Amino acid sequence: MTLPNRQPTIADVAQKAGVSIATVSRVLNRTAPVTEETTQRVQTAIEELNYRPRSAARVLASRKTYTIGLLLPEISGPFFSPMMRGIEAGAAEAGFDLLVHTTNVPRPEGTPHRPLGEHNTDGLIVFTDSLDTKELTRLHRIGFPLVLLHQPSPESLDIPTITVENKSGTEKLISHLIEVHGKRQIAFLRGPDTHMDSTWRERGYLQALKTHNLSFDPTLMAYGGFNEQIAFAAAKQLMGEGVMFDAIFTGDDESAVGVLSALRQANKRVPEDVAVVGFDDVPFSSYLTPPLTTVRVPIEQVGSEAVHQLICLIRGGQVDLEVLLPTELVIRQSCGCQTT
Amino acid sequence: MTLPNRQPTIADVAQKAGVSIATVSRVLNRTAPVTEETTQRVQTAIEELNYRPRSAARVLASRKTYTIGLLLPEISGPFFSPMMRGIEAGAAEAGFDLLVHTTNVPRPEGTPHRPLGEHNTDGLIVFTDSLDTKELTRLHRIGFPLVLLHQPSPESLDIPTITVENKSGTEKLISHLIEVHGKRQIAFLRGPDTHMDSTWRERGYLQALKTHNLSFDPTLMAYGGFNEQIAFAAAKQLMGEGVMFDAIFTGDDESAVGVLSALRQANKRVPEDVAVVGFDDVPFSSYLTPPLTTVRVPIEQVGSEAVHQLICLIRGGQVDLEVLLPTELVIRQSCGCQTT
DNA sequence: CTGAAAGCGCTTACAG
DNA sequence: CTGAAAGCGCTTACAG
Repeated sequence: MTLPNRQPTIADVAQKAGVSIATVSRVLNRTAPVTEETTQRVQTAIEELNYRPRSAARVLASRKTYTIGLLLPEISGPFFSPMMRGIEAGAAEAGFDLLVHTTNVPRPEGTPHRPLGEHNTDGLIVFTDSLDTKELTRLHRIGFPLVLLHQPSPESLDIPTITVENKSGTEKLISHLIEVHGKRQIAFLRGPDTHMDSTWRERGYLQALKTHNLSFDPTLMAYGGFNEQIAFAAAKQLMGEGVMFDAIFTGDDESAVGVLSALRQANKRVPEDVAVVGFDDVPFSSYLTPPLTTVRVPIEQVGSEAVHQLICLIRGGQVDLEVLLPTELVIRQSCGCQTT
Repeated sequence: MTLPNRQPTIADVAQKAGVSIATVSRVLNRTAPVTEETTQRVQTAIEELNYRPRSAARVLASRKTYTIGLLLPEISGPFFSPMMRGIEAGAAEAGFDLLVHTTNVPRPEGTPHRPLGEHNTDGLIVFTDSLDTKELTRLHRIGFPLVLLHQPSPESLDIPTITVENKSGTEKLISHLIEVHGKRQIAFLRGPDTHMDSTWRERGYLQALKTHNLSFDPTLMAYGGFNEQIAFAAAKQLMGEGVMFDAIFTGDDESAVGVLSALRQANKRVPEDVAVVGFDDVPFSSYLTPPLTTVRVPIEQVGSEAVHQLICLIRGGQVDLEVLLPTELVIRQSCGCQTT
């Protein structure tokens, strides 16, 4: 940016205060003791000149960016806001800036774009499917701080991961259907195969059946893709094929919306004919008709936990390789319970 | 970050390729013609060394950050994701990084935190209430590119603003209630006074009444705060006071959720007894019972438009001082229409 | 088309 | 407690 009147630099401040630039730097960063009086003079000069240290110069000289990067496949879904809030708050609290980058967006050729990495951040939070194994490996090799979200670490890399208790959460959910509502034919809509949340929910589903001595019926399982439209189609197809089910676990809350529509179109009553349960407890779940019974995922906490771990890593500390945040059964009415 | 083996610099690349660092810089930035053969050698060296230019050095030398900043009061609400998506996409497309900063978050004293500004970005997108007039004025004075979102420019500063057609959108909405459904007593829940969206919606409401020769009844207007809880309480109070209304414009969609609950508790049928309409068309609006008639705000487009304007400003161009994005009436069932 | 060199604005040993 | 000076890793006139 070319400004009419050049912005003040540390030299301007030093001159005005009658000290060396080293001293100005010291009062700026509290990095060495400085006389009360000198400090005063410097601070006055800073205010009068409206001086702000250039980040770039600081970063170049100190070799620390005080910036953490967030890499996502895309910004969407009800998950995004709370996760981002947790991350932003955690970063700010520790005095770090936050650089956000979406990977599934087309970049024009030739734009001087440098994705997030060791050249502009001190560490990275990487969401599922937003960075390939090769780059992940390279960064990890050079000792660059990395935290994964809802994604297992690639083989033998030992990158810390934050996830939630998908399996036990699902077990509680399915058990509730079986024990409280006497359901026996519980359909399940899987999510994407690459998605570890989906894998663990499937295991929880199978485990719950087993615990209650119910045999697993493969025809009750279909692909819902954690997606409203796909889940809608899956539910229709299940019914079209004459598969009988008295309950359905839709995989996540977004899919529940699609399933609810499909059921309504087929004139099935929820929960009388079919109980419907989801996972995540996103904001709109309590507004659905009927309000959705689901499992609450502490999304915001996943974000703040990721930041804490990352900053710990940046400061040279050790962290747990896997953090599992607790989930909680949220009973509303779509399972058949009478709550108000 | 202290790395075991130092990261390669431009000098390493130059040496390996047998050229000067100036030449490496040129092939990196396509800033001057370089022989095909030399380019090849340099690129090979870059790949072999896995070289990435340090942003800080680049920024310091070029005096451009290629980063835009987004300043928000807080990350929340159904508005956030789409707006952010628009901004991220727009920034990425133009080769800019995005630095996000939330202002309503407590920062510990003494943390070396430097909010977004001329020292670390090329320009700023400022959302309502996230930067005080003093700083806004200072930045504008030094010629720093700024774009405001849903917020009017402070007196005599002429900072460009992006908003949506709140007034005409509201007029269409209220007119629909009057003309199609014969409503005559239309209550209105105002939003926060500082919020320009609220002000314009109020004007639209008044205008629509006037156009249809309906006199304005002040008892039909209350404060809903663009907030579910407040709107819930406001609707209850209106009914408690015996105010009669056959329709209610809740100010925004979040408030509609609260109003719908209040109406349900009072055993009023929607839309038979009271028609309910909102504004924004956030994702959950179509899932409400009944599905909400509202006005669609192109939230993502607001974000991308803001980026376009800002980048135009950064490049030294001129932009419109006020951009009004079009809104669109979305008819569902809460107004009394029969749609499926 | 290419190179030598100054300069961007800070931090940080090193002295004192 | 304070200063002089080197250095961080690039870009960009200026020459040729």
